[in-house]
Amino acid sequence: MSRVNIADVASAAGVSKTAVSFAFNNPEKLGQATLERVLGVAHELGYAPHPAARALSMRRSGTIGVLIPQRLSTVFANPFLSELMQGLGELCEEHDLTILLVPPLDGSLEGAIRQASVDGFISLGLSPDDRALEMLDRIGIPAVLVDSDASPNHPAVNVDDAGGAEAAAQHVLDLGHREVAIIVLPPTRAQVGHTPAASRRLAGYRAALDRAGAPEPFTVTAGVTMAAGARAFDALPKGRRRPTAVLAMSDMAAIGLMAAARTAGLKIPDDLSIVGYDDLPMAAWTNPALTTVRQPIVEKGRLAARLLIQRMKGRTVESPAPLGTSLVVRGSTSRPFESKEVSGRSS
Amino acid sequence: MSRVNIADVASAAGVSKTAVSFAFNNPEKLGQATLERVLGVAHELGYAPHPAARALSMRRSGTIGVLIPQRLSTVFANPFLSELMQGLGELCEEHDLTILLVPPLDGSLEGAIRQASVDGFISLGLSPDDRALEMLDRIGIPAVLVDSDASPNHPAVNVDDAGGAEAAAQHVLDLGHREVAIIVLPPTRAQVGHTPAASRRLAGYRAALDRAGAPEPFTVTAGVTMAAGARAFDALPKGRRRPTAVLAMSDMAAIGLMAAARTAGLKIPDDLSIVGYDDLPMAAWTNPALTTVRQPIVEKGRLAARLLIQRMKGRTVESPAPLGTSLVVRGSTSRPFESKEVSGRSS
DNA sequence: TCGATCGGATAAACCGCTTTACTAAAGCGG
DNA sequence: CCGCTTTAGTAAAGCGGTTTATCCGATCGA
Repeated sequence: MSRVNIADVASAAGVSKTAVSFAFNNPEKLGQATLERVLGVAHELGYAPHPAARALSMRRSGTIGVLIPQRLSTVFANPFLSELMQGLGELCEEHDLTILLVPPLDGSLEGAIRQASVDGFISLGLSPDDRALEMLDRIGIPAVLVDSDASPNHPAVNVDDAGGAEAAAQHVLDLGHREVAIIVLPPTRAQVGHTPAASRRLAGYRAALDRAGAPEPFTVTAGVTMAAGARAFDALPKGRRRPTAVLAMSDMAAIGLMAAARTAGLKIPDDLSIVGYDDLPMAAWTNPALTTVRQPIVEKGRLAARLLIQRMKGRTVESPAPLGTSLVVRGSTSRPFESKEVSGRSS
Repeated sequence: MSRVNIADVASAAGVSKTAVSFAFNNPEKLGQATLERVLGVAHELGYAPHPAARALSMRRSGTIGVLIPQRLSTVFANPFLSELMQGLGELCEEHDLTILLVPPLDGSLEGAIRQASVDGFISLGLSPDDRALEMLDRIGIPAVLVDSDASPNHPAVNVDDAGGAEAAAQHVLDLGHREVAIIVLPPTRAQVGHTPAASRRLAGYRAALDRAGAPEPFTVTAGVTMAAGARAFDALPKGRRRPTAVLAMSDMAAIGLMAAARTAGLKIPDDLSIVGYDDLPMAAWTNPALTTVRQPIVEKGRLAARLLIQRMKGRTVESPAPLGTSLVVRGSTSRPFESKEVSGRSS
C-alpha cells in the first residue's frame, strides 16, 4: 500500500533497478524495446522517483533556499519580499529550480539552515556578525548575500543605499526644510545595532544634513508596516522642534506615517513632507503619491539568483557593483509651510 | 574536503554512528558523559546531518509545498499570494515547517510535484480536472486545495465567492447602475473555462443582475495586475452602451483600471464606479479608496495550513464551510452621473 | 552465588535512488 | 572461425542518515 518504488517497477518490468533508473535519466543507454516497456510499466504503476533519495544520491536537490531573518507571518506583509521573489523566480524558472523559504526555526536560523535541503542559499539582510553566516560556510553550501556587507566567503548584492538616502535628504533640504526626522529600519534579528542597509542609508541622510548644517535629526525606529509607521508618527516631537519633513527608510512606514499624520489633522505635504524608500508599486497610488527613493528590487533578486546559480556551477564570482538608486519626486513633498508664506527667503 | 558526515563524527568521538544519531535525536538514550563528548566533537567538526539523508530515512522532510499554477515571476506581483503566505507562515512556524514554492517546472506542474520533497501540498486555484490533481493522489501525499472545487480525495478551503460577488453587484444596482462590466479572472493554466473561483463569482454577479433585470453585462478577462486592469479599461465599450460601473474580480485589476480611466479623463466615481475583490491592504490607500469585496485571505492560509497539518498527522479532515466575504464600501462607487442630476427618480 | 534486570552502546538492516564497474551477447573485419 | 569492439543490461557499492534487535557488563533481589 505504500509508495511504489524503483524496485517494484524493476521487478514488474522484469529488469534491474539500473534499467529503470536509466529509463528516466539516461534513456539512450537502453534498447528501444526495453525503454518503452519500462516507461510503460512505470506509468501504469504510478511510479515517481523519491525526491529525497534522488537528492541524496545525486548530491543536488534542485532547490535554492531563501534565508529569511524574520518571521514568515510578518515578512510577507512587506511587499519588498514579493518584489524580490519576482526577480528570484524569473531566474529559478529558467533553471528549473524551486525555492525553499527558510525562516528561523524554533527561533534559530542556524538550525533552519542545517535542516534545509538546498543547493544554495540567498540570505536577506544578515548583519556580518550573524551566527548564521558561520553556519553557512561551515556546511559548505554556496550562498549569496543580499543587503548585507560583503563577506570574504560570499558575494553580496547591494544597492547604493547611501546615495539614495543622500538624494532624499538633499531633496528636502533644497525645498527649505531644516527640522527633519528619520524613520530607521529595525534590526532584523536580536542584533545590537542597525542592519547594514540601515547604517548605509543613515550615513547618506547624515551626509547631506551635515553638509547643509541642519540641526541633528530626530530618529525613530519603525518596522516595515503601515501600523509601525503610524506609531512612529506618534513618537515624533510635537512642539517647537517638530519636524517639517520625514525621511523614512521604507515606503511602508512612510505610508503608515502619512495616514497617521492626516488623521491627526495635518495636510500632506503642506504641513509635513514625507520621503519613503523602495518605490514599491503602491507608492504611486497613495494620496498624495509618495516621493521616494527607488531601488531596483526585482533586478536585485535577478542578480542575486544569477550569481548564486553561477556559484552552484562551481564558478567563483565577485560581489558586483551596487545597483543604482534614484529619487522619485511625487506629491508627498513640498516646501515647508512657513517658507511658503515668506516666499523667496532662502537662496 | 567534503562535507563531514556522521561516520566522521563517530570515529572522531570513538563511538558508533548510532551513538551520534542518538546524541541528536534521542539524547536520553545516551550516558551523560558520552552525550557531551559526542556533541562536543560534532560541534568542533562542524557536523550537520545531511537533510536529504534524514528525509529519506525518516520519511518526512519537514517541508510543505505550495503548488503555484502560474509563473513565480508573475504570481508574486499579486499581493494575494503574500497575504496567503502570511497565514501559511504563521502555522508553519508553530509547527517548525518550511515552505517550498512549487511552480510549474519546465511548464509542467506534474513534473514539479514529483520532484518536490515535501510532506504535504497546498494547491492554489487548481481546476478539478487538472492533471496535477491526479498526480497528487497518485504519489499519496496529503494535500489541501485552496480556491478549487472540493475533490473526493482532498479537502478544499474556499470563501463564499458567490455571496461576495452578489453583494458587490447588488451594491451598484442599488446605486442605480444598469450598464455594468465585469472583469473576469484569467484561467490559471491552459484551461478551457474559468477557474473555480471565477465561475462562482461570475454566478454571484449574474444572480444579482438577473434578479434586477439588468441588461447582459459586458465581460473582459484581465490578469491580476494593474497593467492588465488598464488594458481592460481600453477594451470597455465606449459609446452609448458604455458601462457606468465595473465589477472586477481582483483589486489589482480594479486599481489598474481606475488609473487608466482617470488618465482617460473620467472622474471616479462620478463617471465610473468601480468595485474590486479581495480587499488587499492597498485598496484602502488608492485615491479614491476602493470599494471592494473583502475575503479573509490570511485566515484562508491559516485554515489551509491547519487542515494540511492535521492530514499529515494521519487524521482525515472534511472540507470546512466556506469563509465569509463582505462588501467594503469606500470611495470608488457612487450613483451614476445621470441619475445624480435627476435626483430621486428611482425608488 | 546465580539468574534476572537494566542502562548504555553497537552492528546491521534499511530508506530509495544513482552510478561505477563488469559481463554476456552481438557485430565486425580479416 | 577468431579476437576485438559495441551494445544492452546487471550486480553491487555508495549517498548519509535512522532504527531495530542484540550484546555486554553491572547491579539487584533472593
